[in-house]
Amino acid sequence: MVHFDFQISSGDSEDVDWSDEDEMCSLVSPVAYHVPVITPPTCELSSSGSKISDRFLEMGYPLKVVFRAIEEHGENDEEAILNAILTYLALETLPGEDNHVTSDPHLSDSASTYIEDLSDMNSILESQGQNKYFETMNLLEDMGFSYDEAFAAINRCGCETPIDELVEFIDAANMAKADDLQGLNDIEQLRYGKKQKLDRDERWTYSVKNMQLMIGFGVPNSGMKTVDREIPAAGKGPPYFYYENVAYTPKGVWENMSRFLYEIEPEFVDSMHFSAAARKRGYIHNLPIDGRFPLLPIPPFTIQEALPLTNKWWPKWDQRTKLNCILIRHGSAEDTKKIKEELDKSGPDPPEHVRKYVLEQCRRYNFVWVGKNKVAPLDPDEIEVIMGYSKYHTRGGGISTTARYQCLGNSFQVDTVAYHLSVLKKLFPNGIKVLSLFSGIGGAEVALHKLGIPLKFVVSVESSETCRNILQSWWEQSNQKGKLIHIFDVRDVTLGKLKELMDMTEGFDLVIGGSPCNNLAGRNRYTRDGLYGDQSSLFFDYFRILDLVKKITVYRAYA
DNA sequence: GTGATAATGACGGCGGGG
DNA sequence: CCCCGCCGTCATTATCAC
Repeated sequence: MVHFDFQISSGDSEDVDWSDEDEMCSLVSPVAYHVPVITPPTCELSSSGSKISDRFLEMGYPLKVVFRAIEEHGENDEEAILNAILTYLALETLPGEDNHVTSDPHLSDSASTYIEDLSDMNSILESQGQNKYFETMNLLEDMGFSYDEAFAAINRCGCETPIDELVEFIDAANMAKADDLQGLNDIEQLRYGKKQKLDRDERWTYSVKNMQLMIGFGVPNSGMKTVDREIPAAGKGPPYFYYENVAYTPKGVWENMSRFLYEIEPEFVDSMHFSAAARKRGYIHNLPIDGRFPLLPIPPFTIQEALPLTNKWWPKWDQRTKLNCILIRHGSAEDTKKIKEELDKSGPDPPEHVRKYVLEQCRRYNFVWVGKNKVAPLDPDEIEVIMGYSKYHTRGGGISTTARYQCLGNSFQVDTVAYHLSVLKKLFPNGIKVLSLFSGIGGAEVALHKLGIPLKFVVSVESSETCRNILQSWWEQSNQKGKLIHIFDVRDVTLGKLKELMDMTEGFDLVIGGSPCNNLAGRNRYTRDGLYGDQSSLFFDYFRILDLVKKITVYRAYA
């Protein structure tokens, strides 16, 4: 979204000289218009705007192979990149994984669909003669202004406004912004103020600290002064977006995701600050952070408060007050049996080695005490409440117990997400239109609903029938006034489909979702392949769809 | 009895933090 | 250095639907 790259698409445009970007950028002509690109957005901090990925994508190479090759070899050595791509394709694998790339129709389709989408966008813009807006955008960007500065100026003043006046407007806005930044302390300057002057490592210094504390840009009662941050221009809404995934990934994954999601700094938050269970997650979003408030009532913060019946049987030497992360599987009956046998054998005061064994098992499987020397895994009902859903949210309607554990373990902690989304309440008092990707059991929807934000429109993309049924029945039971639309597959969410949907909804206010963590999660012993793994590479569909929504939003504003 | 689905047992390693 | 914790996957067995 950062760059609307300049490209002439009339008949004789095939021989455009791509090697000289600066020359190209100056070639603003009345017939020119811009083509959106899929490259990771580059902001002021990046050394160069990468368009090389587009070239390889246009040649038809699969999306994840292209990105992987560029990641391995940098953006400058074109020959090395091409060799790498050809090598990966010949081997049919990427380094560090053994899945077949060329036999994976999804990503290939995704890339080619995207390219088709771009051509489609070209013809839309061309046929409807919306060139004036892009001309002006071009001109302002060529003058060195960011996309967002140009967007704001044109939005406010209109695209027929003389350039001089637009420039004046931008300068005035920037002066006001600079004034606002006075008086911040060092850490806040690092986070919000002078960020754009710092290099990448320095920028991520705060995230490292963020990762350690796991309180993100603040949690309730943390005593942190909340000041609104400065989001890189390309990342700003509309629409707002909110992306989630596991905090602890193989190295470099969050940096990579942040690079795609407009260089926005992730916030890492442990849901232990919102509930009785730990849940370390990272969130990349462009929401304001000033004025957040928690859902009420505040849920129980300890195991003992959340599950009071366990108190009677809880031994003093088990000092846990917080549960570990809720996972998709529960501990086995066999393990709880062994624990009981060991404790029965050792009497009322078990020796150190027995305590250690029992505690280790309890921590590993999140067991709680339900009788004399008896531990048990959490029930699905209990998990529902701890995760912030109402009891029985996932129960019944043909859903097996195993499936309940599975989809609950994959879901948002509602109180945590609601805290981040709470700033939307005053922005959308009359309701919100949501594109919900990888919706699962509807954590985002439940959070917004609990915040009292009316759901005017929800387009939910979710591949699991079980999860779609759960969301649908919640929708029907929770007195919704709006409309819920289900889509099964992110691959079906093309430019054409999005245009159709956004004509119906008159745009989306929020694009929200967490893409699959299978290949990132620490629990995975077999296929922790990273962001390019079979499931986790669906991240690129999140980015693709978000980026298309941003482009269509701009287009609609000037259509 | 048979195929489908559900439940269960067995299975290391990486990265962060002290 | 050691410690802890992690939105999991695969193979097998048990149970279910017919």
